[in-house]
Amino acid sequence: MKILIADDHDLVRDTLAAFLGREKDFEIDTASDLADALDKINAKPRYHLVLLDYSMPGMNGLEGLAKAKEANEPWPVAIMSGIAPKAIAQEALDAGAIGFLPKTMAANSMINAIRFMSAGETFVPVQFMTAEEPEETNELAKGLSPRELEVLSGLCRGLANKEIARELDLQEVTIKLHVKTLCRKLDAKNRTQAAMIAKEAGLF
Amino acid sequence: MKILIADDHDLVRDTLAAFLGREKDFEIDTASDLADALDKINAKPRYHLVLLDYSMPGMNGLEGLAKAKEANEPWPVAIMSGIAPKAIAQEALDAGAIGFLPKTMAANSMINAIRFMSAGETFVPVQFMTAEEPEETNELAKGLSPRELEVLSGLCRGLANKEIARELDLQEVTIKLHVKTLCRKLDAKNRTQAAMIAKEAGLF
DNA sequence: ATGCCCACTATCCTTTCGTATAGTCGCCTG
DNA sequence: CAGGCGACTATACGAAAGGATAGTGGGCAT
Repeated sequence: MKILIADDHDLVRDTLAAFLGREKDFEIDTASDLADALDKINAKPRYHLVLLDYSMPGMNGLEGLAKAKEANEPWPVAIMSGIAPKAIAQEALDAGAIGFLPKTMAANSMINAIRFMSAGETFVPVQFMTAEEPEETNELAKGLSPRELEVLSGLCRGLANKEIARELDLQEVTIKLHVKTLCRKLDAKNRTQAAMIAKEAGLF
Repeated sequence: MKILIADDHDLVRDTLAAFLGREKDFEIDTASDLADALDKINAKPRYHLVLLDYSMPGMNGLEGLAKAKEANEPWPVAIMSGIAPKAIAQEALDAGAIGFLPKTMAANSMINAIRFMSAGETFVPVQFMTAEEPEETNELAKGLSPRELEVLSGLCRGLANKEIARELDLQEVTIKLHVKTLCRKLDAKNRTQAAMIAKEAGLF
């Protein structure tokens, strides 16, 4: 079974490759970034499974996943991550990943996970699916109406009131009002501060 | 030679242990957090080398290094890190680490590094010492003058031009000028977007 | 039905922002 | 020494932002 491991941490990649390489039927290739991975994938025989590190040069969030997935059709691509924010796991699956492997998982279960995934089964560690999301809405979002959140999103993109108004099909004055209440609720002095507070809280 | 590897990422720890274990004279123990590591160190025979992950439960920056160092006297302790900000390497050495291993280093050079360190030699990859400290100047900061950075800092705190002017003891018009050039250089449409771009880049 | 909150719209007015143009000073380099 | 460049100041003007006040209409609960 041909497997490609792409991770920019040489240490992790090499030792992981060495570890997996001890399985008789595993044939491991490695890449140090997305471009390298795509080159190897396109070099004719596709891999039965491609493992991509989430934070690796070229990945740019989950953009790289799409590219790798397309290149490796019809075989699957999975995402690995060391920092592993729970939300990313779901996003990765939504974006077409066959699985999500946190680096906190045991090395031996990784072998099983790889066999699962190369057989077309989706794999995500239970703790990533069960432990729900205590913070659906980022604390800050509590107390903000849906409209206000939409406006806040505009603020965070540096849009002018007029632009937000067009986007939401409202009058500019209405946006001003929402901006004002947002500043009050977020304890911000102006739109810029409101945007920074939202960003700080991880919103948007 | 007895070596302890402490890392909370099971996957990394196990594969690394397996990899190093292939060296005939290496005897590897592992721990999943600092408390676990200290327990193992205190279980009588000290290790010839202890490898601690920088971001691991209990470490709390470099505090954990001091504890492990004390426990493992007179043998050395080294720090590993995946995120590896350059400044940390120096700090780790200053705090008494025998070496600093970024996870981006090749697995084979790790073996040599371990032999070095267990022999009492300090080890840090050249790229971490050479490029001395041209700051962490965050890419983005390149091309920005010191003044512009000061103004950008004000923007990121949501200050008005007038407030920034007071803070820097300049005229408001001057701030406006800097804001304009900042917007040009950062490819932002306005102050809010400039602030968000700076924040996104991890500045401030 | 009466209030109340929310989302929205409307005017009016002041402050701040953003842009343009022009000029001074000091430093560095060809 | 001339020219370029970075940092700063000055004046002026239109475009946004921000604040105050007032009003409409839809849901929701006592």
